[in-house]
Amino acid sequence: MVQHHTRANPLFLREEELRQAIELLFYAYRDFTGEPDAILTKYGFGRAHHRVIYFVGRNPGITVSQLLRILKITKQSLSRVLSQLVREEFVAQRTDSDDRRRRMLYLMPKGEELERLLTERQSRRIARAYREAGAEAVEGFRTVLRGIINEEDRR
Amino acid sequence: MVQHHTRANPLFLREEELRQAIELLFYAYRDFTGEPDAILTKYGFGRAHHRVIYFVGRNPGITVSQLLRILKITKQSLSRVLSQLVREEFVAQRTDSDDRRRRMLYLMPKGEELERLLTERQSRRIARAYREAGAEAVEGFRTVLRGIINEEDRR
DNA sequence: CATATATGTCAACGAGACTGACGTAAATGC
DNA sequence: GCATTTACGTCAGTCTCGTTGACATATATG
Repeated sequence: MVQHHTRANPLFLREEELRQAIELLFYAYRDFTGEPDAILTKYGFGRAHHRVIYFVGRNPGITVSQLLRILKITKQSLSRVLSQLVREEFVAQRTDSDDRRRRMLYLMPKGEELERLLTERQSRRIARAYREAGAEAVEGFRTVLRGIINEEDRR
Repeated sequence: MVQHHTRANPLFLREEELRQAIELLFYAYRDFTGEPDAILTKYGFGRAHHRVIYFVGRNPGITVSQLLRILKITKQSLSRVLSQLVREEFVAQRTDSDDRRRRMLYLMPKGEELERLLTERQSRRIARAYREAGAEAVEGFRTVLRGIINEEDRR
């Protein structure tokens, strides 16, 4: 590997920099999910329920297979969580009239309320970080995060 | 979702912006952990093992309680994973001579090798994203991520 | 009409989180 | 010196949420 810089030990610096990124991601995600997790426990739900509620709220009418592609979990894993949310009236299913095999998903009032509660907490955390960091940093944050995502999912 | 004009409703823009951040974090973390997870499976390990190996490698001589504070899991959860790693000679324990209650943790050769393998993958992903985004964006990325972490852990 | 697609379900399994209780060894404070 | 605290480990039980593989049904499509 060709090294362009000629400082004392650029490889060390580079590795250190990358390790810091790894750790920042770990800590940030840990705390980012910590708050919602605590709320979900009171409802008898877990993080998987949160993800479903979030993405259904964000994409009303999303189908099961679209949701699977986002979450990258198996049909069976989703099924357990989703049918519980439907049974407890957080999520509604409606057959797509264009393709009657498809079930379109929507939040019901209880689901909307919980979604709001959870997203509020996470938004507050992000908003605080954005405010403190400034607009330019926010742009950098978004650019790097997008670069970390697999190319096929960056749309 | 239809995008309404935002001049009349700046709050909508703000919410949209924050939701994008929430989703970026979700996708980035999903893909960031996806690769290592696949490797770990071949060893019969999971993400929990990865975290232990990573932080022990990063902090040689770290004690069990320090590790618990980083991971924010219970002693029992760690115990299962850690004792497996010790049994299979990925991690070594040594009693601290200053305080003989403490067990200091170190990677053994097998652990170092696995750590290198996993960190390499994640580093490569980060490095690519950093390279594409540029130095300024990297600074913003780090600043915002630090802001997302609970204050007491930002050190 | 044959095949492919979208969804759901059953059964079994494993990882990894949790609580609560208990035990031991060692350090520390009064 | 003794009581308390700290560090660590473990037992037993529970729960979420991921996995695979097989199978069923309805619907769309070539």
